[in-house]
Amino acid sequence: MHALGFEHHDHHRCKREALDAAEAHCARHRLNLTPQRRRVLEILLEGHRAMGAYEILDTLREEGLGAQPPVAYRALDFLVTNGFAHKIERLNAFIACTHPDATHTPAFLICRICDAVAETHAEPARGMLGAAAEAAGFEIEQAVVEAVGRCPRCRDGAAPCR
Amino acid sequence: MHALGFEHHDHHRCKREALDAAEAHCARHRLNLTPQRRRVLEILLEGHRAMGAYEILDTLREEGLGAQPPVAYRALDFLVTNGFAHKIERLNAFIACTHPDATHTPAFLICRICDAVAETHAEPARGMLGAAAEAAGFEIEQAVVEAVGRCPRCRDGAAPCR
DNA sequence: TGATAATCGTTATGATGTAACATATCAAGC
DNA sequence: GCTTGATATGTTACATCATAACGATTATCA
Repeated sequence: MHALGFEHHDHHRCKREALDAAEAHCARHRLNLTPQRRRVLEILLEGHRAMGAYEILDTLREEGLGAQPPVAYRALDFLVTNGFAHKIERLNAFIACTHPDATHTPAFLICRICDAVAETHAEPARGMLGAAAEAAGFEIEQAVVEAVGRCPRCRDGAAPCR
Repeated sequence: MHALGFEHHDHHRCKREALDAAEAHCARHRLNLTPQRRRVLEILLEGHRAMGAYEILDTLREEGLGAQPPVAYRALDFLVTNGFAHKIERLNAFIACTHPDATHTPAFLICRICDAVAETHAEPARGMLGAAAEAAGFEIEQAVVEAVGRCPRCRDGAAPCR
């Protein structure tokens, strides 16, 4: 598991790879990656951080791709449903998936100071939570795991990343 | 770890115990459990489920204890800060803590059908998430763990609990 | 070509949450 | 007592997040 996300890296390349992966996945699964949906994914990849739906909508509006909230929410719903993006519940915001290939239970590290978000991987359904769920007769279908704390930059006392 | 929360039990008793625990904790720590704050905790305990801030506010309003949103949000903030209640991010709702004694990282099992919520315990900071955070240089201060799925009743095909 | 489903455009509204400021309460020290 | 500072409350107004509903358009395919 790499792709932890706080370190600097080649944004252009990771955007390109994620888009390619999304296109391939959609082609394989007969999903319709419309210009609108594709553009929202690009916006998320370019932002490379958690973005609110209205922030995304602002960009769409500037580009004439839609002006009303449902436009953004529909595209985001498509992306989230198909694993190209995730919703960060804690921030009411969305972020592009950094490893859309794998079927995965994403987990997020959220900096409370600069709101930077890194995606990683967890298996909460194993371990204590899985045991507790089983004991309770609860069937886990999906899990939200979001850790809040301080990212490396903010721990160093450096100015927040953004 | 008991208190899984889907099974039926004596609401009156668990409400009483939680209130006693909250009062004792406040006395020990010089915290001011005002009538408003106490009443909001009671409402959560009586509801025994995740409740929205505005739903709680409705009750406060009926009782003449406050009519504006900040009244509910302030009381909830006090309860959450001091561990007497938790926010369920996934539902934008609040629930009374079922074991306020321990310093704990709560985890929740949320039924997607009937919205019943059970609180349990997890240590996500250990295991994969902790390892990933350490590798990234991220300091976890707090974690949100919310599993979505089907509770025992809804799995059985019974009518949803509520 | 016509039926059907998927997508998009738009209006309107609902749901959740907070900034800001005035007022009230209370305990500690003079 | 009185002042002072911290805490708590009351209220207005607004900010932010999200979706229902409905009509128009486009794609698919029998």
